[in-house]
Amino acid sequence: MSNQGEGCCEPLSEEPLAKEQAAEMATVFKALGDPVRLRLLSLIASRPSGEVCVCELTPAFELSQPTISHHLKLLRQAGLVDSERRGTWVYYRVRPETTDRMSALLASVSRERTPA
Amino acid sequence: MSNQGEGCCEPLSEEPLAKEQAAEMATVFKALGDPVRLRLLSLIASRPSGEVCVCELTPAFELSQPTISHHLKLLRQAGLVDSERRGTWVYYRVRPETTDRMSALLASVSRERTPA
DNA sequence: GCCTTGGTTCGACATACTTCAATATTGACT
DNA sequence: AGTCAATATTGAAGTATGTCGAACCAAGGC
Repeated sequence: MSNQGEGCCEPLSEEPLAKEQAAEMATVFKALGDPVRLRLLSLIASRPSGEVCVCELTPAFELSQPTISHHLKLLRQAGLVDSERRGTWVYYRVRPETTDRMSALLASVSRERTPA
Repeated sequence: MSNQGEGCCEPLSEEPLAKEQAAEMATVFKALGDPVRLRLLSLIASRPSGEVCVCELTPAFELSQPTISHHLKLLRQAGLVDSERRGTWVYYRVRPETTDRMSALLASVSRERTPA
């Protein structure tokens, strides 16, 4: 288990995805695997400014503030978003590298089965 | 839960992803959010024939057969794979429509943040 | 009909996840 | 310093998830 990080161009289908890589990817997908977090990501991504204040995110759900904060933390730990504090407020933005990587992985699975 | 197949072109970023749609997508991502299932999907996708017998999948992991069966069931329920019995054996194959849809969703998130 | 082999389903248990109320932290403003 | 507003962290409760062994179906070969 040492040289599987190269797989940027043949991420999945070439060779069947090493154990380590799978674990790493699975963490990101797990972060996406919750309706609240998906909607949070969606809300953040849909802003033309590219960033959203937590104070706008929290009232968009019928959940407590700590719960939203927790979900944002998971999204951050998965590398899907980034946060920055400006004054009293904290702003979140999407990290396209990560969503891109996941998108490419899934695309490679599809491509393998849709050659025609 | 009847007409959600339309969202092929503005899946996420346009409007912030309705609650129902989010729940549905989250189910699929949740299925992808486990290392074993990701590797199973990868193994299935990587076969040139397009399908793999369970009897080949099971020994690829250090897990019991019921466990693999359970993971395959989740992948099936998420719409990521399909199964077919031929004689004694059961064969699994990828459903590219689903992986495509998920890939497009993530791509739309990236695109929104990588306009340049 | 009766085994044997390949897979799925069931029941149980340990771990992890979602959520909340309560508390802590951070920064701004007096 | 003292207070207030915005987030984050902690601790706890209920639920879901991953895993296994045992029991159960399906198809072939005797």
